[in-house]
Amino acid sequence: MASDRPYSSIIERLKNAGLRPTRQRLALAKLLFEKGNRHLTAEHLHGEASAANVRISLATVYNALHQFTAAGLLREVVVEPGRSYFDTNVEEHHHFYREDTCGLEDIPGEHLQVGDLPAPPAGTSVTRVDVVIRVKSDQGST
Amino acid sequence: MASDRPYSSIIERLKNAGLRPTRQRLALAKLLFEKGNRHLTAEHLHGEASAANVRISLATVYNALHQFTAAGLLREVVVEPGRSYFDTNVEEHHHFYREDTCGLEDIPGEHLQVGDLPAPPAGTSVTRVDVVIRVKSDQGST
DNA sequence: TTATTTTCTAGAATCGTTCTAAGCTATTGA
DNA sequence: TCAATAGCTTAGAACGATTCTAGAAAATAA
Repeated sequence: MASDRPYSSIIERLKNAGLRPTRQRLALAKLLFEKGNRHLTAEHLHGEASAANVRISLATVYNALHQFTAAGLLREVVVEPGRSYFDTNVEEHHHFYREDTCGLEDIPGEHLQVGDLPAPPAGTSVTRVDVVIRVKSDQGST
Repeated sequence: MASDRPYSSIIERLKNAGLRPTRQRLALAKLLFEKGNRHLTAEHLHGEASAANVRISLATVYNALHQFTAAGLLREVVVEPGRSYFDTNVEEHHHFYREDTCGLEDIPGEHLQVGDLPAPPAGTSVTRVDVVIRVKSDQGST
């Protein structure tokens, strides 16, 4: 059985981020954070909400995703023009991107080290280093 | 004075790529490849063409950019949702991306090595590894 | 409760990009 | 040279993802 306060930690996370724990944000947070690491687009999450009988407008999904991202609860990943993915894993890590299926996967953090980082342009400092390993299915796939 | 055959090498490049050297494609290739390494969006290139008194439709700019990319003359770089950059440098290299000005810069190839590449998901093989170092201007900038 | 502020919503608007159908243009081969 | 033909360009419509708008609803504060 689940705890009798299944939302309490999510409510805390939202409050700490300065966001009111509204019905919509709770529902989205639940979908996002209670299933392990996920990589979702806004449309996709909106679809999941509908499937879970949570009526919510697409605009609200976009708002929530950006607010969660600003609060550090999500991370936005850009791998394709015209579509944003939101990653529930905010630890330092990188991605595989399957060009044929448009699927994103985390690369475990221990792997992949980026060395010999050059100095950033004068007057700037690094905010993040993104590595995307693009892959495609092998030819003779069944 | 310029050579008396200023287009000949560009014409060859287009022909080798199976593209007719039309007026529009020549003009775009000239803008793209005769100014060192560049990172341009379609809109930006269209603007440059207009500024150079080359009348060309935006659709043609998009077509040409994609054809050049398919031919290996350009490389597409995705760093921001909703906008594609095309890079005239097709050698293996990576990028700085200035989040505040939306500017893209090459990182010289000798720098930055990615080590300990994990094996790609079963049934797939790597097509490319993209590294983007995101930077922002320092606070007290004048 | 009531007042205040924030949030949500549907739908319109916007953005970059792609599509369409028609008219041009480069190339080919008589 | 001259059509014939295949490929290219075009303006404008269409598109998909995202953002905006203005008013209604809900959360918090007093």
